[in-house]
Amino acid sequence: MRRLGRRWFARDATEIAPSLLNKVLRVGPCSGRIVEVEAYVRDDPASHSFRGESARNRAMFGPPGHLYVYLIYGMHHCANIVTGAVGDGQAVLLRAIEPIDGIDLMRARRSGATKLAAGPGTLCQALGIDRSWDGADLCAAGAIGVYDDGTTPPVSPRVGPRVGITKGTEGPWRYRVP
DNA sequence: GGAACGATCTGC
DNA sequence: CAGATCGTTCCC
Repeated sequence: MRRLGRRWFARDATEIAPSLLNKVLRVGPCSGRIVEVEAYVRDDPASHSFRGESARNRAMFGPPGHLYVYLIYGMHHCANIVTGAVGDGQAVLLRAIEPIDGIDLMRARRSGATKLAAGPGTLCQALGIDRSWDGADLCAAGAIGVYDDGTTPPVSPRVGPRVGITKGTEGPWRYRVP
């Protein structure tokens, strides 16, 4: 399996998002196929990068191929992959994966829930991702990375509006495997 | 210094 | 459908 390199992520989030579908996300012993993502672009009122760089979102403005992890609603973490160029503030939110490896560990982390990684918060819980993973490099040799196992992205992904936000819901931002 | 709210999930 | 729960942001 080929690990996706820095250059692969150095494109606009709108282009990266559908291409990420069916790729394999690996975090330590756990892995899963990416089945739902959401793009956050430049000058995007719904994006954390919209009001400029801050201590929290610094990773978003760094080089592509790194993680941006934040805490939401005081209890859930969400993981994004930074895309584009340094300073863009673009990212793709990882919304759901289909577990492949480390399923027992994921189930334990999810306290026996049946849906292991069907939303952005549960995905992070299953994979053990929290703020300490913020800024992690997906392109360096290490525990975390995105791989191409030869499965192509769906020809006709389901495209939908964003959920959970009030601004910028219109547009082809959210993609998932049919 | 304080108030409001959020890229969510779960259980009732 | 409401509660959980806290970091970040913005406005005094």
